Amino acid sequence: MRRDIFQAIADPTRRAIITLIALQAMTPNAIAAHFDTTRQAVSKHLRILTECELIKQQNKGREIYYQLEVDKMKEIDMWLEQFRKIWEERFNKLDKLLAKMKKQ
Amino acid sequence: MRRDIFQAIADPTRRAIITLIALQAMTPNAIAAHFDTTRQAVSKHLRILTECELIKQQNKGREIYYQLEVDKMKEIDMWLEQFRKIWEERFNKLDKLLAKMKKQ
DNA sequence: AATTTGCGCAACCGAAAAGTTGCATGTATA
DNA sequence: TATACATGCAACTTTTCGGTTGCGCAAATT
Repeated sequence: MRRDIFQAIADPTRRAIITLIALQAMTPNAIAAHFDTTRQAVSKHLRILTECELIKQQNKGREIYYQLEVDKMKEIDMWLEQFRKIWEERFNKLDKLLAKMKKQ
Repeated sequence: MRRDIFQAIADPTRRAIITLIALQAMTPNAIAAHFDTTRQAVSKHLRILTECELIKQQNKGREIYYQLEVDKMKEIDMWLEQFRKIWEERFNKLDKLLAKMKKQ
């Protein structure tokens, strides 16, 4: 199975899960309560997110708490870096142009 | 068809296309030359990228130049914002802890 | 005018993904 | 110990995706 972060965040439900557990770890049941799908469907999403290490589990008795691995999100940020350079460059050009226009 | 930016960048070929045309606009044929797939396959990717406004076309005779809409990439950046807050917060905590340890 | 070239579009196909149903397992609780 | 609960896992189904093939059209080239 080809699984990378980009494929993981492609699904809207998975993005919602990520946002949901970003602030505090939650159990599958608690997470599933926030969605219209079944617990198993959510469980499957959790497995995919775990596979690409975007989240990790912490067992507590018979409950399993899933929490976000925030650092992994940086990989997306790193990919964006190349484009950030471009749009910042454009902004600077515009900035200079505006300054020039002001001078005249 | 459910098409959003996250779904668009999920495919590795599409990500490669985005990077490829980031610096300069290119025609479908030129883009396809960089990959192992057929022109039509690339054309399909271009259509998807166009649909969610990540790229735009510019006709020049019978050639069509595709160029990146860098600004659209900011939407991904905006989504990441919420997590950036979290990881910066953590960094600050670690930073303070290290400063405290240094003091002692 | 005939041919080549660049391109999009539609139909089809196999593989993968997302969801559902039905279990099995281990842990609390009565 | 028997029962209820939390969860994972596997099989199956439907939908979606990525790719190929084949076509048509308009712009260049001869």
